[in-house]
Amino acid sequence: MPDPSPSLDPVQLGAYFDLIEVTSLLRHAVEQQLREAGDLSYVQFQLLARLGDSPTGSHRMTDLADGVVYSRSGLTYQVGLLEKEGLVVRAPSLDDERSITVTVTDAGRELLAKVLPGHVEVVSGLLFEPLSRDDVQALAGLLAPVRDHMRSTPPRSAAPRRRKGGA
Amino acid sequence: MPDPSPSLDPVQLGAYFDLIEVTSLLRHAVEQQLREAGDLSYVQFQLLARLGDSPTGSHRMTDLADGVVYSRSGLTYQVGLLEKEGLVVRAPSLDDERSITVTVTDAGRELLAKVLPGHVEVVSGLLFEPLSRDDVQALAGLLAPVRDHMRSTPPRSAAPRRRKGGA
DNA sequence: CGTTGGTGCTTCGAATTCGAAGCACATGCA
DNA sequence: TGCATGTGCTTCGAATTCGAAGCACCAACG
Repeated sequence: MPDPSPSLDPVQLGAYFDLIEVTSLLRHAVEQQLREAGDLSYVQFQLLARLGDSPTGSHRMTDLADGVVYSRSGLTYQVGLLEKEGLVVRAPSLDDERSITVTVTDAGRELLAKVLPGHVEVVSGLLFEPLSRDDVQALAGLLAPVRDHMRSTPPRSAAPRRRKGGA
Repeated sequence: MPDPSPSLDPVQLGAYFDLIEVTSLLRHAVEQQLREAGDLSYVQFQLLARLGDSPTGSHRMTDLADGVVYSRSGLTYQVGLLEKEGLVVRAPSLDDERSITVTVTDAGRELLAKVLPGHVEVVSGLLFEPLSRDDVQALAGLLAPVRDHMRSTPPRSAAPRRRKGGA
């Protein structure tokens, strides 16, 4: 325990609060746009976007859940909705009989294409409006390492397998 | 329509995605810590923190909802829970008979003090670990204008009062 | 003063969310 | 091969969330 830091700098605090506030506001705005434009929730949009981005147009359930930081059961529910709308298809994976492969349909791609322009417009207008090109570059440069760090850091209770004297 | 921007730069896209991803992961981790440390949800923690920060220890319901970007009805529910736990108190406002003033109790402050160290630790370890002092400064400098811009921008459907020839 | 429109909060119903438990398949080892 | 453990997904119940509708109070105007 090298760093007992009892509190955060005012600067750190500000950055942290602004981070939370900015994403909350952005998410709220985007959510509204997506609802109006294509009757999609933000999660659903993220799922379609990820699938659309994939070379094969598909992903495993678990990878999707991990990717969008969502619970497994929640993902089952959301994919169920998307499938009912004909936007994705579920099929058992070839190599692993347990896992399910989700794939975007043409309808899914169409809807994605339909809502994307508005989505981009909202993000541009809210997030990028007050930032110069260099600012955006700097922001990206700051966030990427943080993202990598978070992804590589185990969730604090990684292996509490409750051995007798377990840490 | 000065800017038909059909898409976002790769750099913009990266910044946007990382922003969403980073806050999702951070929120998730923090939520878990708060649940363990004091059986609080993130919203509840935010509410207590805001009240604790206020010189008077109180805020109006509407201001709280606005502050944490939450629905009014959701706030009613959450404040109800907090009140049931004795962490806050509700009282009618003096000047405006309609509005309710929410105030932290001593128990609320205690609980806040109890969970804060762990909270700070999680945020430090996940968000600030890979950032230098200058990085944090830069991040804060980038996010503050964005926050101000978002707060000052009307929600896209500000006054669609549906006049005859409305926009 | 009475009426009209606006603001602040709560109640209500419907949709979403999560974790725990359950089931099916996969993998490692005797 | 046969068993123990782990992984992937779904079902289930409980808690949370939101928007619409409702109620009470305030402010502006005749």
